[in-house]
Amino acid sequence: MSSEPEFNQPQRKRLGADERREEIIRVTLELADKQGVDDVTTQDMAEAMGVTQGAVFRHFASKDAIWLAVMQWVRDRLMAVLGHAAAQGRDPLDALQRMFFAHIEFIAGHPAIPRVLTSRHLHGRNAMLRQLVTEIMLGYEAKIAGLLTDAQAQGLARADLDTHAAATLYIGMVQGLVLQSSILRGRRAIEKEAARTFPVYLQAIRQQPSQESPS
Amino acid sequence: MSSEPEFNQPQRKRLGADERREEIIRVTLELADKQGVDDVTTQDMAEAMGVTQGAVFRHFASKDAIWLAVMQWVRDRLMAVLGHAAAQGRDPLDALQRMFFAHIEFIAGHPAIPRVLTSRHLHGRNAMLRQLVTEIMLGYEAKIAGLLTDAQAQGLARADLDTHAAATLYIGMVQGLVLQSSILRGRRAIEKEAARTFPVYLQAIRQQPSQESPS
DNA sequence: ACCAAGATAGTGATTGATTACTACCTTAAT
DNA sequence: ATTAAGGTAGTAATCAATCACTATCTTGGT
Repeated sequence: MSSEPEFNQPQRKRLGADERREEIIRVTLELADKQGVDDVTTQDMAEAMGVTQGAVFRHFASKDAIWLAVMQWVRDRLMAVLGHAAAQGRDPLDALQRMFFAHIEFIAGHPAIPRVLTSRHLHGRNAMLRQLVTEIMLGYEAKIAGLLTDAQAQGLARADLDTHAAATLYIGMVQGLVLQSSILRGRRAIEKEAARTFPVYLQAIRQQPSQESPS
Repeated sequence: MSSEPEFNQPQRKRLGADERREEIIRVTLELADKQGVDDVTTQDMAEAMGVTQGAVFRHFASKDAIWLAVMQWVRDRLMAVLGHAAAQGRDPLDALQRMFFAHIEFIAGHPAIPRVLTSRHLHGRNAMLRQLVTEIMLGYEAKIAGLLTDAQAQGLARADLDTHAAATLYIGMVQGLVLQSSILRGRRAIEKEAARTFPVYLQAIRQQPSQESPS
């Protein structure tokens, strides 16, 4: 998409502090996808924005502060996307499906996110980062398990389903798809793989149409 | 487990070249688990073995060569473990289950492996590393898909199962469990989570006992 | 059996490159 | 004119890699 640093706003420099902060977060995620989370230097960020490295530190006190801001941005955006998708569901399983594809689409647009969240280099050092990641993970799993429990109550999911384990499998499904698209770069389109994989997952969840067919 | 470098062989230094190479691979994986793949320095390796940093480069031409050796070690060991587990299976689904738990156990003993294989910092630069990882992934997926196809032929798995998608879900399941045990360090035992999650996966695979009961 | 000669493994110091971060100066926009 | 955003030019630390040298082991000729 771009071999040269940035030509989006050729002349325009001197952004407001808020806009510059947002752009730093944006290019950080972009670079993290291109070259790996731990190889993003403040110099890289500056070049990608067309400013000098020193300018970065006018807006963030430290590099860790940048990563913290990135994670907070991810948390806020992800939760908003998932919440919006789930709200449109007609029933718990429909909501689950919408969340899944919304999540895949979101990550397809920001492929570095899983790596940022799982980078030991980040949450291995800074306690605040670690807590933020844990919060996101547990919150997400609870949301899935909750939907599954609702589905059980409505007779849509197996009564004997281990909802916690099923939530683990759900998150693994997302993670596995991300992994594939990351390692087999471009060779497979994550959205198509996702569309094939979700029905398999549903088989594990859904109440089977048994002898008695209702309605 | 150890606050001081190493006391296994207190006086013994001067290992043979082969032994030293193996030890470098060993401590590299250990350190990658402790501090993250990209934060393992050659100095760290040397300290963990009780030698000086320069000694490391007598046995490997570069740091990339060390990671290549680590990945080859992982490939060889993993394939051996999986092959052995699968060979004991009485039928394809039994083999699948044995492979799953063997994989989980292997990774529980070497928690850094998934991170090594998925580190962009590694396979983003070196073409040989990237190819090795791709080879491992595709080979693994083909193995799973093959077992599932066999299971279909024997009437153990759904006839309409998308075996490729099911293999993706399988790998995701492993990945998700690793992710959880990595982020929620110690808070959950990966083996117990695995034992709960696999049955859910099986539900998606297994031929359902329909109206007609065979035998 | 001996031991000199070569081979091998490890040391310690250093290199150049890269890193996050800082102090001070300049300029554009209101 | 003020001031916030960006530029310039550093610093100290860390990194992989190199190199001259030393310690230890192995071996072949006598």
